Amino acid sequence: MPELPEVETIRRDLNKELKGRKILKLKFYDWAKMLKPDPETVKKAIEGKKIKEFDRRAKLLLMHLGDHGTTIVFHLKLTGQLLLKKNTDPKDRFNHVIIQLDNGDELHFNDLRKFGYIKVIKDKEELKKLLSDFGPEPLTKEFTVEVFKKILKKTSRNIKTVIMDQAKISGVGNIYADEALWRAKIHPEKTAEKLTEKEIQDLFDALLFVLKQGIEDRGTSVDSYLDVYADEGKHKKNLKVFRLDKEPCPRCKTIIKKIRVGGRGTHYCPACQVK
DNA sequence: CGATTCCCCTGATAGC
DNA sequence: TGCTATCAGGGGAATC
Repeated sequence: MPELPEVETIRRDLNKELKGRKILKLKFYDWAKMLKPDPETVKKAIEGKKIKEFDRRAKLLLMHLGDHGTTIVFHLKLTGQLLLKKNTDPKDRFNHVIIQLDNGDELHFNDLRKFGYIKVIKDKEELKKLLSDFGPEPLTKEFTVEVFKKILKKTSRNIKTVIMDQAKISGVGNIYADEALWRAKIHPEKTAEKLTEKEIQDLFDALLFVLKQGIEDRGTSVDSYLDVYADEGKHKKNLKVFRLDKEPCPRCKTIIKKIRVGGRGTHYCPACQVK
């Protein structure tokens, strides 16, 4: 499932590959619902336009167009893929949208479960409003341990739900939340406001560590994540608990447990991670 | 405000 | 073999 490190990997590669290219045509096949507000608006907004730059906010990939203000937002949700292809390549089984570029390259949006979407943001004002709903970006200087502490101190929700709440912190999903909590030795159901000073600092450090390592590894390929070259990310080998229930904890050898927290499958070590 | 549930989807897996 | 039930999950909406 594409989270901050996966979307960031895609953003960097697309900037390298497609910046400055002109979009010729958008083709869609079997799933008009993924084009918002509707397919005609998306076609009209992007056909004939130049790609200015790819940006990222939380798990959103933003494609700024060179026409003073239009931005196309991509959300990959659970199983979305953005793949770079040639116009001679066949489309994949779960392909729904193809964006054709002026050099024969194509950007294919595939999505097995059809939760992902492509959305037109018509101007800077609308973009600003959309982005204002998100909490701080964890890998920027605005995200300090003091900022993190303030977020945690005013909620009685469990810590895992809080760090996955996009309105509180941007970009952390199920994989990196479980991994950061394991690294910081904090139980996922611990009440956020009850974290000690040390736990706050440890979790802050752990979040930055796992997100940075995730980017260095070009993402985690569980489920169907692939980068734009259709290659798997290498972070799976660095996972300590995620989807490793019934395996021994890499730190203490206790068997990893799986529970549900906030409706999400949650993996943790019952010995290392205490409430 | 928070907690819970439903919904959107479909491949994989388990049980019969 | 093939059917059916269950599960996975980001995030938005509805309800209490």
